[in-house]
Amino acid sequence: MTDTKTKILDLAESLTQTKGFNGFSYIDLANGIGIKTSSIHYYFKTKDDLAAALVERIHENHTEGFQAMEAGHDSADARLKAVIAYFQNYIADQKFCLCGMMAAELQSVSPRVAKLVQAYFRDFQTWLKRQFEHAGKEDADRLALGFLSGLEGSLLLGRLNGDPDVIPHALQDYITT
Amino acid sequence: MTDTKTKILDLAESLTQTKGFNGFSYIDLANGIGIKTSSIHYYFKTKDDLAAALVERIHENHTEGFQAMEAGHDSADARLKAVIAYFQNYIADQKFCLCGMMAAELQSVSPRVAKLVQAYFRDFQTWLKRQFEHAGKEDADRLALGFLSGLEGSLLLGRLNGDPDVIPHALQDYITT
DNA sequence: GTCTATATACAGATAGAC
DNA sequence: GTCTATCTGTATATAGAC
Repeated sequence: MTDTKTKILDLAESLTQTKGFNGFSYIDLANGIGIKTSSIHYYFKTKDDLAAALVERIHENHTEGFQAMEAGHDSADARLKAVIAYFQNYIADQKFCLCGMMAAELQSVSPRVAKLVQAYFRDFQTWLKRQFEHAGKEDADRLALGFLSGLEGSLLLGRLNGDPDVIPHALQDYITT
Repeated sequence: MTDTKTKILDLAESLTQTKGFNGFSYIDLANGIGIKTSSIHYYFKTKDDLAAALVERIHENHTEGFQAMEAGHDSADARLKAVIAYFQNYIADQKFCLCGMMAAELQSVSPRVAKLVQAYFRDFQTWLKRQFEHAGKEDADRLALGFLSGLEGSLLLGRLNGDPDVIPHALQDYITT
């Protein structure tokens, strides 16, 4: 049994990833869950509060996920491939990256949310850098940026064309084949 | 003297690139130009018509721009650098790629507009492929995808952090330094 | 914690005068 | 081609009952 707050976050996350944060309303959330909009305001006073909660939650979830990937895979190569596989699932669900979406709609989110999005990508890039360092690469920082950029862009293009293989294809130079 | 239709498209393009296509309304356009919303409906009966016109116009403009780059630069390397310089200007204006934005908000645009966005990226990638072929690369198709993905992703991240140099940094492997 | 009811504002869109 | 006026629906948000 999932509590209401989690149901709201789950649906809001999905809608943000598919239609954008400005592409849905509290009515969509309420109807989708089977509650009233006023109940959503009980948990998230404003839509900006909801945006902040979404970014913070996925930041935490991915931080845990990255730790699990480090525990589950010995090589940096295997970890990067696990990251790719994870985002390939987004394409099956026709979703874009939550923070990528917020970054795209940047001028329509509050400065507070913009900072949270920056923090998400900063930590993501730092984790990637550590993997490239672990693999003995000299230019780990640049490789991390190249991988992250290529991941976001190929996720955007792969989803547009309904093809999950676009991601590993675009990132081929960063992994062993 | 710019005509009204062009003014509408210019402002709508700018707003789409900064706030997303769902991040502005006909009122924003009307107030920004100094006309009434009903005048906008005269040129674009529905907002979806406006979306389609925006994608078609930038597709045409970029097609011309790519032709001009081929005429103005002999080497593929110089042309790719010109593309990078062009999108670096977006970051100065705090803008994302128009079609990248529509691709992000994919599930909130009509199938018609989605097809136009696909066509834009198809032609962009084809042009890039031709440059890599011109440079004698064997895997031109994959390089084109990698470049395009890295461009979209680094534009997203560079704008988020207000740093235009993120683009050439992320795409370093595709150009001579 | 969830509801009803409501406030206020705005959305996209249209009819018809000028 | 641009306007006034208006329609209908929706947006975010709040007050207060249960």
